[in-house]
Amino acid sequence: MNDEPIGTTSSRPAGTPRRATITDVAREAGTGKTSISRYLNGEISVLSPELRARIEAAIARLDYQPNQMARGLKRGRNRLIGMLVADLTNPYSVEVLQGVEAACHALGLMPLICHAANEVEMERRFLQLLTTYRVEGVIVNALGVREETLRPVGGGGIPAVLVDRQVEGLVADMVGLDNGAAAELGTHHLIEQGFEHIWFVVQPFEQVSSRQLRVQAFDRAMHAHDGSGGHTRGHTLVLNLADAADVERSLAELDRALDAVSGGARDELDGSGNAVALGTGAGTTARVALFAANAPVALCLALHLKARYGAHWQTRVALLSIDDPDWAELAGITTIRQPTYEIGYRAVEFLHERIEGAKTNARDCLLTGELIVRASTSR
Amino acid sequence: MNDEPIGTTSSRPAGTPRRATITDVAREAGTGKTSISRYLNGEISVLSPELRARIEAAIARLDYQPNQMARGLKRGRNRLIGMLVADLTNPYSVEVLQGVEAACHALGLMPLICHAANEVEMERRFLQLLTTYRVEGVIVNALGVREETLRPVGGGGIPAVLVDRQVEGLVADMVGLDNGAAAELGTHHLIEQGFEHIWFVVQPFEQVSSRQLRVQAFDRAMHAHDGSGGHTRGHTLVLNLADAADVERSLAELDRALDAVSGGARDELDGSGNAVALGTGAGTTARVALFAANAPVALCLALHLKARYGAHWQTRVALLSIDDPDWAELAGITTIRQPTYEIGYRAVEFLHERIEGAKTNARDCLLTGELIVRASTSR
DNA sequence: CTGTTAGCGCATTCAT
DNA sequence: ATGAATGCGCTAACAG
Repeated sequence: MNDEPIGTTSSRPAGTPRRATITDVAREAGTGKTSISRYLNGEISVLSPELRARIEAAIARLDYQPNQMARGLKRGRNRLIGMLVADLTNPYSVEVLQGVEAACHALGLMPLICHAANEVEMERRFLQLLTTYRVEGVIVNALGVREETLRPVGGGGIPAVLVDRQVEGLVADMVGLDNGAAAELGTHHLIEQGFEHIWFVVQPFEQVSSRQLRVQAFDRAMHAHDGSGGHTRGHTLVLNLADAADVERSLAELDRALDAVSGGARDELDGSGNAVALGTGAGTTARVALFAANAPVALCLALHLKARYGAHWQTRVALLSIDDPDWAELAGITTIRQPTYEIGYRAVEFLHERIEGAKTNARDCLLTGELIVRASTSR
Repeated sequence: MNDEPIGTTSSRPAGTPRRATITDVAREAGTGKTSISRYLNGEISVLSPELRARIEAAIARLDYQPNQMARGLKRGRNRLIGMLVADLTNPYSVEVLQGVEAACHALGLMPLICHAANEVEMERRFLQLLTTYRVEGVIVNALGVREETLRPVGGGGIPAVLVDRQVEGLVADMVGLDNGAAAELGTHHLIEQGFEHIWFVVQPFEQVSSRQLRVQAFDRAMHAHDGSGGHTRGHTLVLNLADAADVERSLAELDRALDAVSGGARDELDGSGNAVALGTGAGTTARVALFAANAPVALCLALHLKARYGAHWQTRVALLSIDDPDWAELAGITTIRQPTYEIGYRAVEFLHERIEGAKTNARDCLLTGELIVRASTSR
């Protein structure tokens, strides 16, 4: 296996006109490097106004910018943290990122954003790389992998905080959605709306703790409902978005199931053109609902349903999704919005505490989602 | 103004168990640092198999990872490049990013991703920061600002390549969509489809070259059409997405205009439920089309139209957009897809050439968009 | 083949 | 109040 780190270099770049160094500034200002360093670090009260002026002038004249690499090397810390994102294509990630950036800005940290693009190998490389750049900590939205590849972080390694998912065998702070509550919230909503069948659709969840928790909560909620004599039936479908063939198979299975339980066609529309009318056929609630475990799944389902039932697919089946992507409002599907910004923000705060030496036990921060009811599931 | 760079640090982090250095490895292997360095840099053929084995053992035992900061400091280059993104919320950016990442991976570069979040001040800070980290080059998807804030890059500074937009007064390579051809392509499509009115809707374009080019091409195409006796009328609407009040005002204006030209209501639907039926009322083509200059505009328009006309808004007005976000297929709107991945990839290639010392004149790389016709604009 | 030496740019004792 | 010296971790001559 070629483990050559990404950052391996050779000689120096061509043509770039070397930047001014602290030595240049010292010479230009007719003083020693120490004073320049003091000035840079804000110890200005210790400098005579006269010297200070000369330094400022020299810096301006040379357009001097201190070299962070060198500073970091000397001080032993560089204020860099790694932000490892599993999939930037998922709006969830971008939203979390915004919280991360805001918090970093507030705390004087600089996040190195790494995008694993759903590739385990990439994840491994980036972790490696972040380590070699001596980041002070990492925020990891891990792929669903075993602790092994996370070896360098957490525990004995550099501080880490997990986002959205736990990693088996890795003790570290985690912040994410309260998945149990969220799945339950959605399930209850669908039950209350009188759906007769609910399909919980989720990507393979063996590896991903958040997905596991969502399925489990759904099952639990359905069982409780069963126990109390409810008449709504729950089902689970696994959709492996990474495998087109498998997706096709699963969707075909879903189609058959839908055909089996679906009463007559529901193509009639009221003429009002009103959005509220979308999820309903002539005033009656659609009888089957799909509960997508996250936005990518929801999109896949919506696209399939549209292809199968045409533009009016929403009259045949309702759709509810955890995550609230921007197209949800347009499509009129019900969602459970995650407090993404706060998730990112808190993650950085946790990490910062660890970096500063906090020795408390690993903490979990579970934030609650918000149900946003739209036409798809409401009468 | 507080110009304190983000990366300013103070003392060293707490509790972190210092990592092994090259010196440690040398001692552990009972040899000098040079041999370790040689080993790290792949000059293995020069080492006796015996020494080499000892080194490998020592490295493994200490879990040694070379410090990139130090390497960079010594060599004068660190293989870091900056990727400054104006708005990660825009799917376009994420897609370009994927091309950038792939190219970086292929060329042994490490992109530092910086997200300006549409804030000019952020852009300035990040540029500053990237400079202090001595990145070897930057790829800039600039906000629509004057060259001033880009001062440190391009020309005399570090190599830069622009993505999507040109920056006034800044000579640098650029790669992006062939905006003229794209806007023309869309316009001709709409004309051919027999729309009587076309509104080109765009964000404020004075500052952003790509938007400018799109409007101009639209105008040009409409004028040509006028000249040849066509009967389609073109209009332009500016939508300032950054200002909610202004958006509301502009949309109200659009509403009035639509009411004025729109014939009777078009709420009837054929019963087929087929997607193709969406953009058409009883076999006739809708008479007015909106041409969104990019995806954010398209989304804003779609949401507004849905709110105003209800779920069946597409029967009243057609929508075409430059950019092809994932919801476009679901909504059934026609789009012009940009070769985003390639844009990112080429940008890195250009930058790499510059870093390696290419002295050619600034180049423009214009890639062509692909029209994807969907129900919204087709009969 | 291998080790010694001298910095890269900067922050930090420690003198003055 | 200021400067000289030392070394962060590493690479690149330059000797052996």
